[in-house]
Amino acid sequence: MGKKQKVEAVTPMNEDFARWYTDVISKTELVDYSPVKGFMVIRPYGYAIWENIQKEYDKRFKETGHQNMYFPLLIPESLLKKEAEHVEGFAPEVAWVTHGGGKELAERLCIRPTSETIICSMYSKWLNTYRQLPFKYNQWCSVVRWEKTTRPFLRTSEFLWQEGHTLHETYDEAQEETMQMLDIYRDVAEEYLAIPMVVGKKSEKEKFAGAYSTYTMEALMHDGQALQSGTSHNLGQHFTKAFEISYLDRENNQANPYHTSWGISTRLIGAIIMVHGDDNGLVLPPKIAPTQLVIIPIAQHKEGVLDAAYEIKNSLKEKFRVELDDMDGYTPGWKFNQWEMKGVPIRLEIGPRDIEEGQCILARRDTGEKVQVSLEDLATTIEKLLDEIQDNMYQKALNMREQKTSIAEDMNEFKDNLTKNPGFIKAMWCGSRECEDKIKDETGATLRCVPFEQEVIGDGTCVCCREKANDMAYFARAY
RNA sequence: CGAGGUGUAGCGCAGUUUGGUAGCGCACAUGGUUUGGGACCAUGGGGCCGAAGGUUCGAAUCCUUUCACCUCGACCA
Repeated sequence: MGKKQKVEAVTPMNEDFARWYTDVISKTELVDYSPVKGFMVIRPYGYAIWENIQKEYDKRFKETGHQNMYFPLLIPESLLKKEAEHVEGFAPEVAWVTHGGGKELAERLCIRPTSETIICSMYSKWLNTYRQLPFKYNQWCSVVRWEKTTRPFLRTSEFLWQEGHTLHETYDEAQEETMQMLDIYRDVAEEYLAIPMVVGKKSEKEKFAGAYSTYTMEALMHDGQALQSGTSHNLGQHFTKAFEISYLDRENNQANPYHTSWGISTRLIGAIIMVHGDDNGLVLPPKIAPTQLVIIPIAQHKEGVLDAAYEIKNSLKEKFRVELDDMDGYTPGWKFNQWEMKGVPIRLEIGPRDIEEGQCILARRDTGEKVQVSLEDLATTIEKLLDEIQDNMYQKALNMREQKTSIAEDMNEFKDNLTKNPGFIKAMWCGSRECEDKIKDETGATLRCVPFEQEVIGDGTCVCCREKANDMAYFARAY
């Protein structure tokens, strides 16, 4: 018995993408707005998606030797200030606790915008010898960054995420860790979330405050805007020096370890919505959909229908995440729309006619296609179909991205592409901050990353200044 | 933080100009008829009109202050 729900149409994407997005997230009950601006309530359906994402990433972290920990929410101001670039980067968006127990505090405490500082201060206590290295820890928590413009999942003042923090003996080891984690991010995003990612390195301008270098995976949304979906930082020794993390190395000298951090957040849910969704609502990849299959009985008051539906549910529930919608007083059509909006990959219809024929109807959410299938070997059929849907969704998303990715050899072409076919623009870049800024000023597009997979566009000169360029970069307007 | 907009039932709105004690649609509850792509009939419950002050015999409506949310810009996972 589910509870009754609102039935309303979703604003078509082409009409108003922003409104489509808010319609979808509220009508499918993923989130609701809270009394405090920029803070959202993640409702059970949304949280279930997060749990499925979490589960897979957490598994991969553990497989690669990381352990989970938990560090405190509050960080003393003095700690936050220890790494200069870091404070500067985060200061504008930090929330402060100034009172406790009715009294003003001697030192104000910041609500973590990220935990490098508190973690490093603890690491400095714990690390003594190279024998203890590497440190490979992770925490699942929420962080607070006071944002001016907020949108559920995409930019909220508090968000759920995961932050890994590791220490290593050498730069190379830290670099290897940084790349390994980025690779895990990309792998799960592509295989589970069915979202193709562009991976590469951030520019100096866009990198994390206090990082030596930042790597990112970037996805492209339906409206042609890019979404930074996960970052992995090689922090070098910036923090370990500032926090005086040192140990006796193999030569019996005091040394500072090399440091990495990496994170993905509930923003990934925003990516799923905006990459796969359509005018009927959500389309969820089978591997992370809270419900993979919903059974809708037709004419459920008729004898035998509900029994048959329950029998099917029981036979499938071990293998799949199955729901049976046996709510009274709603027509099948209403339920079809409702579950489509929620993005459930497969709908199974079972009615009196099917029961007579020993069959049922399967309808897939990604294509809308309906097929009659025999009740025998139903589990096998469904398993195959779910795989097919997962693959098809990735392929569709990849096609969408490719269709929205163009190249530009000069600024006119750049601007033209951005207007006519908003999306990723691949262009040569000389590496200078001036050109990066100029491109942003003139077009609104930011440098998303310098991808690992390089190619030469046109004559190999910078799209902006026409000097010789060594790098090809992806540009886009971004969330 | 700049510019604009909106706050009246869970949601969407009317009522505000011209003050007279709150209404519509959907949703919700009950009963009945329905059920293969958003069914229908009947009955019913639900609102100190964002908040605080003021004007007035009387305020959703007029005045002042304040808070929140949305959209667009500048800044950001």
